[in-house]
Amino acid sequence: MGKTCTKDMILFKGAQLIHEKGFNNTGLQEILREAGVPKGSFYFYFKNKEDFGLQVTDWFASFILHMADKYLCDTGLPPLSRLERFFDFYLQHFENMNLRCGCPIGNLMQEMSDLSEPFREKISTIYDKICSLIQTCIADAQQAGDISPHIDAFEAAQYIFDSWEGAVMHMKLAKSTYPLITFKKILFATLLNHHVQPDA
Amino acid sequence: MGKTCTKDMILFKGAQLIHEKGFNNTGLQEILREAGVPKGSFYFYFKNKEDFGLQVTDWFASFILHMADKYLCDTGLPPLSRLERFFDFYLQHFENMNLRCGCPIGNLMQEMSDLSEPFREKISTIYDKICSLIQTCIADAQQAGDISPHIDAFEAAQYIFDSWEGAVMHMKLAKSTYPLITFKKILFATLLNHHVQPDA
DNA sequence: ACACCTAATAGACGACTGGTCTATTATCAA
DNA sequence: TTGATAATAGACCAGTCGTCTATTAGGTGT
Repeated sequence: MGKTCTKDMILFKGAQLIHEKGFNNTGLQEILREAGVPKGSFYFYFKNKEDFGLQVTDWFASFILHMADKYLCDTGLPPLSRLERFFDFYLQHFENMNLRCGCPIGNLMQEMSDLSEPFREKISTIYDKICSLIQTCIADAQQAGDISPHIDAFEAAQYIFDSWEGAVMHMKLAKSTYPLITFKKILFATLLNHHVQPDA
Repeated sequence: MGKTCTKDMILFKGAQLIHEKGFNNTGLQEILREAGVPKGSFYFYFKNKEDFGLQVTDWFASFILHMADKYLCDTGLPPLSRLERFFDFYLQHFENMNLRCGCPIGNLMQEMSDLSEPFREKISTIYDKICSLIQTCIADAQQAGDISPHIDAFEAAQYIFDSWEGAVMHMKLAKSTYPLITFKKILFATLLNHHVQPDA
């Protein structure tokens, strides 16, 4: 099958199942059965299940960071539009998945933060990278005079992404895009509204 | 040991372990060993593991709703102060737990929404109850003229609680109260600031 | 073409945990 | 003592991760 192909197949099917059922709730046996790869091969490519999970996490991160870069760094648009497009892309993405599964990074963060320090560190790094891209958007919007210069771009970015992840979680629960729509509506009417001057 | 006592012991230890490690990642064996109850007894008190999990969820809900009621419905304080005290109580509560585990309802919502419809429905009901208490606070604050009357109290309550849950999740990841502090700071400076007039 | 070495696969196996169920014992009231 | 039910004990098997040995495939050097 070829080295890269087999390993990628395990990672791909693993990512799919872990996204659907969670890391601890997904067995190696099931992943390998779905991937059509014998068990013996797994430990040729991965040290153990945690090592595998960390690589799946990287797999998720590369997708998300690719999309974040595509939308948030699209210099052809004004900064706040970039942010809106980013959220709209994920809104569409979640609808395509029938509002199931949610954000893989959010899921793993909730599940693994207290169970595995390597997981926590890796996810934390990914989280910071996304926040940092959002932060740049905020700062750019301030430069352009679209929003108040009194906002702390670093804090705002964290607040925005945390709130988004919370809304995504609620979306899974309510099986509705309503929480995402409401998030967007209120965020852009308050913190990201140029009339607002938050007193630090 | 007495019927109620044994059952409550299983629920108590089960809640503790599920809060720490998640529902699927916690075995009955471990719960029963910790509770000092033999394995055979479990199926006398519970139909199966899901039935047990749903009762543990009720156990969590009763705690949270009790606290929500205590703080959010404390008519001795102005509505926005009630909300702030509610968040401050949980901030302290999380610090007492060394920033581990987070919100049990948030955890279960993330883990179980797609895995079990009975779980999803129960958690959804609990979530709605909490939002409804927050909604009353918002409406009261509007009545008192503390915040803009243009805000939709129902939407705002969901936005606020979703964002809070997102911040709690980030707290677990970052092992810091920083996300909670930032959440409070920005929320009360924007949406819950009496100067703000969000355009619907 | 042949030997050789490593890359990769195959799958049995161990020790253990998972949830579930039936059979049995303890408890207590009539 | 009898009967009913509260409670326990432990068997059961499918599943868990991880290890290990045996085998095959692919490519290199001569």
